[in-house]
Amino acid sequence: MNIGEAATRSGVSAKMIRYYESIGLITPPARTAAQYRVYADDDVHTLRFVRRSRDLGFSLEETRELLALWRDKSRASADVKNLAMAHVRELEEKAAELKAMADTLRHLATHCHGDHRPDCPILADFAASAPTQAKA
Amino acid sequence: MNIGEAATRSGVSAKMIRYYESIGLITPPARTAAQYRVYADDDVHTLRFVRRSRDLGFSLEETRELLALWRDKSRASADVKNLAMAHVRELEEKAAELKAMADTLRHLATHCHGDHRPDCPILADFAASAPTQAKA
DNA sequence: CTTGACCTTCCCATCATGGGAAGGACTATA
DNA sequence: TATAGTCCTTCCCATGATGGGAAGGTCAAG
Repeated sequence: MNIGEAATRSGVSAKMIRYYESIGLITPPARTAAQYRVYADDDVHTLRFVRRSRDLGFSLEETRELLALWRDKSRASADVKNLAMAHVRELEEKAAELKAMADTLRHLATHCHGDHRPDCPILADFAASAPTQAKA
Repeated sequence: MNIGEAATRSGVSAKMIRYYESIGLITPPARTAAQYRVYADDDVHTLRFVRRSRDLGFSLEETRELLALWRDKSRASADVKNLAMAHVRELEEKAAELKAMADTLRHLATHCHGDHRPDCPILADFAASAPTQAKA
């Protein structure tokens, strides 16, 4: 199949498929005489794997490791689990950070009239803020 | 004061201060005869404002709007509040997305032995995954 | 007058993705 | 068979926010 079909079937855009090939994440497929890339069902599987990994927030480098583990039939499941759990902690940390920002901002907004009057505690807070971490 | 001191006092790196100037987020400061940038206390305030805005997850474009509202003494507080609350919703959405990824992955990891054996439900899931949104 | 810490501009890299141009290949239909 | 339309190819550029670093000018203290 051509790259377009592989893209549709895997959920990875043709653009990204070429990119993944260029950085060595996936192996270059065969080519027709006219240089068209030719993919097999197995390639689509790999692309779906990558897609799934990306959807779960793994970077391309992490995805590369996961692919290696996937292909290594003798890997220890502990290796995978460790990688996964480290990632879970990162995700949860980032989620908590975003939540903290939202909470702070929501709190500030609580005290803002939100009407035609100009005074606004949100901007007041911004203006009064001290440097986060400087001038120790 | 020089850019270095402005950076220390505001918590914004000198690199970023120059960048913010180049994209018109902040106004170009005066220069000495030797082309050194010269900042006043007011500029440090503005930089802190930007820093605070960034720390709360606003993009530079959003920060630009906030700065405009800040400087516009006749703005309605409702305008600020709307912007802020829209941002709160975005932040919470992103946080929820990350949390969902973490939960999914944590769930998969639960079923992974995490020992020397090779079989791993995490990779199995990745491999089996259907295209997220293609081929409707 | 030298040393070292500052400043200047300019270019490059990141990460993952998309846009689009210029040109070649294939397919269906008139 | 000619033509149109859709696919494919490679190549370059852009994003957003930030940092790294080079090459060179400036300033203050010794």
